[in-house]
Amino acid sequence: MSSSLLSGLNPEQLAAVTLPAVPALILAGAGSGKTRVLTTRIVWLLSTGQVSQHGILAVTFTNKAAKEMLTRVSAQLPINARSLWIGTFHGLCNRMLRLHWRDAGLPEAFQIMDTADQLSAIKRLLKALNIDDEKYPPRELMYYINANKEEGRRPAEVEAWDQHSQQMKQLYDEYERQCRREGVVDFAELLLRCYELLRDNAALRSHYHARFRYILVDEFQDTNRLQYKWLKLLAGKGDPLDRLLGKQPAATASDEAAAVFAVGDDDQSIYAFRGANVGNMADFQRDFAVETVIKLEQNYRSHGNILDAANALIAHNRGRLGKNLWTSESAGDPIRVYEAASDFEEASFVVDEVRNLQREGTPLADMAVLYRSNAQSRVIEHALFQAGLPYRVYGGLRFFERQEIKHALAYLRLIANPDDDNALLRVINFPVRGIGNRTLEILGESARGSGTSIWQAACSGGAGRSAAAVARFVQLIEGMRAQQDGLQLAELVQLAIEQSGLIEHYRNEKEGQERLENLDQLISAAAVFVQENENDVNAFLAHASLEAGDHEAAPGQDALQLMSVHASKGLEFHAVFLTGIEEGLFPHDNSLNSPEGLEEERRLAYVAITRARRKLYLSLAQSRMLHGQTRFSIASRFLSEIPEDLLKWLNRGYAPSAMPARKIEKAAPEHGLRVGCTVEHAKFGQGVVVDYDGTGPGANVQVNFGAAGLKWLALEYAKLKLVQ
DNA sequence: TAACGTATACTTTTT
DNA sequence: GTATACGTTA
Repeated sequence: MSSSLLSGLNPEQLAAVTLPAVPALILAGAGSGKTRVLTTRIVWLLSTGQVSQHGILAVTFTNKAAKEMLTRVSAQLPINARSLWIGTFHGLCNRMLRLHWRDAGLPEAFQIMDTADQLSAIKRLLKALNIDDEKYPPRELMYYINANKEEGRRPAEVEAWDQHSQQMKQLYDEYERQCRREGVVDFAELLLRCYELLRDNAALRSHYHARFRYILVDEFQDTNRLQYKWLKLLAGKGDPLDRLLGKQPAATASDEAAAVFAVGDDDQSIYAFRGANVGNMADFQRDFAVETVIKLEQNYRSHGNILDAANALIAHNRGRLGKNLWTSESAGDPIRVYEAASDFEEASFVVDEVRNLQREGTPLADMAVLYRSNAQSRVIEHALFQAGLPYRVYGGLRFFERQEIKHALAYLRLIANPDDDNALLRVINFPVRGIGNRTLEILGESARGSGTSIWQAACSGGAGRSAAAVARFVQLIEGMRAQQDGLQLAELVQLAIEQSGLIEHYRNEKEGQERLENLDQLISAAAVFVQENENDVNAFLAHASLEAGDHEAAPGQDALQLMSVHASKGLEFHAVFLTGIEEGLFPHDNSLNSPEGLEEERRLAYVAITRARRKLYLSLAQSRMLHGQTRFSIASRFLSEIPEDLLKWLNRGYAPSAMPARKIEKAAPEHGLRVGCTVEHAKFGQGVVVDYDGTGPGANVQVNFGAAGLKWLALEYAKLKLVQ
C-alpha cells in the first residue's frame, strides 16, 4: 500500500478508512470529506489485499455519485470497472435481475418504466377498468402503489378497511397484472423484485452473501425501508420476520455478515417526502449491533461564520444524532442579508452582487443562486438575461425525457418487446398514420377480452375501419424486428428513427430542428454505450430509463448556476445566494402542518447554507408574484434562528418606498393600515398585513405572523402597532 | 381525427 | 404565470 493513500487524512477519516470488517456508521457532516473517505476505503481494502474486486459492493443514490466514486477509485488503482459492483440501488438491482431474470420470474427482455411511463400505465389501467379517475386520481394511485412497494408490501399484504382502500388495493393488484402481462417493471419494482429474489432463493442469497464481504452505502440517511431491507438481506442479516416465517434459514453467525460501512448525515436528510427514512440510521445501529460510530465533524469547505450559522440553525431541530461542524479556517465574511421590496428588486440585487464578485475575479460557475421552489427562478432568469449574464438552470427536461427521444425509444422497445403497451400506444399513431382513439379503444377491448397485449390484438386484425392502417403498423414493427440481427446498436437506432418516419416528421415541423439534432445525439449515445458497455438493446434501454441524462443545460461556458436547494445537495460554491427566505416560501407553507415538515425545511436550509465556501447571501422579498398574484410575506423564522452577530444587514431600516403596484379594489381604510404594512402584536410579534375587511371601527385585518400563523384580527381589540 | 380553446392546479425529486 | 389536460369544433 502506498503511504500517500492515507496521508492527509485527519484522525477520524483515517480511523474510518482503515476500519476492520465490522459494521460501522460514519456520521459525515457537510464538507467533511465523505466521498474521499468512501473511495479511499475501497482503495485501501483492495490494495492491502483484504478483499478482491469481486468482494465489494458500493451503493449510492444517484448515477453522478456512483460515477464519481468509480472514477476516483480507478484513478488510484488499475481496476476492471465492470467487476466492481458500484452503482445506484436501482442500477445494482437491475444488474442482478438481468442475471437472474428467470429466478425472478421476469421475461428476459423486461423493460423499465420511468415515472412518466408508470403514470400513463396507471391512467390506461383506470380507463380500461372504467374507474372514475376523479375518485381515484392516477397520481394518488401511483403514490399508493409506490409507497406500498417501498415498504415491501405486495397487494396481498396491504390492509384495507373501507370501500375506498379495498378498491385501491384491488387496483394495485390489477396494476401488477398489467405490468406482468406487458413485461415491464417500475422503479420500485426493481428493488422489490430483487429483494424477493434474494429472500426466496437460498442458493442465490448465500452466493451473494459469500461474495460481497464489504458493503458501502453512501447517503444512508436517504434510504427508504425497502432499500434497508435489501441491504440487510444482502449483508446476511436477514429479516427477522421472514426468519420467523421460515422463509429463510436461521440467522447466520454474526461473524459471517458482510461488513456494512454506512455513511450518512441525519442533518442533511431532505427526502422524507419521497419515502426516505432517517430512522434507518438508528435501526442499523440496533440490527447490526453497531459498535463503531465515527463522526466526521471537521469541515474543509466553509469559513467559520458560515458554519456557525449552519450549526446554530440546525440546533433548533430535535432528535438529532448530534454533530457540530468546525473548521480551522478563519471566521471570514459575515453573512449578508438583503431585504428587498419585491422579487424584482431581489433579483436585481443578485445581479449587482454577482457582477461585483465577478469583478473581483470569481468565475460565474463558482457562484450559485438557490431557491426553495423552481417557480422562483423565472424572475431571476429574467434579470440575468436583461443584464447579459450567462447562467445555467438545473432541473429542466433531461435528455432521455425529451419527447422525440421517448418516441424513438418506444420503437426500440417494441423491437425488443412488442407486448409493451405503453410503448405501442405512444407511437402507434406517431407520426400520424390514421389510427385514432376509436381504433385504439377497439384494440384495447379486444386485448383485454383475451388477456393479451395490444400488440397481440393488433396482430390478429379486427381493428374495424382502420384495419389496414393497423396492419401497416404491425408490418413496420415486424420489419424492424426482422432486420435487427447483426446490426450495431447505433445502426438499429438509426433504422428505427428512419423507418418509423420520425425523421421525416420532424423535418417537416417548423421547430423540429432541435429535435432532429437530439435524435442524432441518440445515435451517438448508442455508439458510446456500446463502447462502454455491450451491444445490447435491452441494456441500452435500461440505461436510458435508469440514467435519464444530465439535468443541466449545455456545459462549457462560464455561467452562473441556478438551482433548487434540493438540487444543490452535494455541491459547493465560492458564493451562494439563498433567495426567498420568507415565511411561507422557506419554510414552505405546505410543510408547516407538522413539526417533522418544519424540521425537514430547516435541514434544507442547513444544506443550502453549507454549500457556501466563502460568501453567503440571504435575501428575501417583501412581496412577490406567485401563481399570478402578489403575495406579501415576512422574513423567514430561519433568519431569526441565526445569531444576529453573524449577520450583516445590507439595508436594515430600509423603508419600502416602492411598494409594488397593486390595484386598489377597496376604499382606502380609515385605520391607516394597508396591505403590506408591517405591524406588531403583543402576543404574536411582527407580521404583515395581508388583507382587511371593513374600514370603520368594526374592521378586521388579516395578518401573516409567520411562525404564529395567519390570523384575522378585530382592530378594535387587537392593539396593533404600525412598525416604521 | 386533429386542432384549438378554455379550465385547472401548483414544494422539493432520483431512480 | 405557465404547463397541462380535457372538451369542443372544423
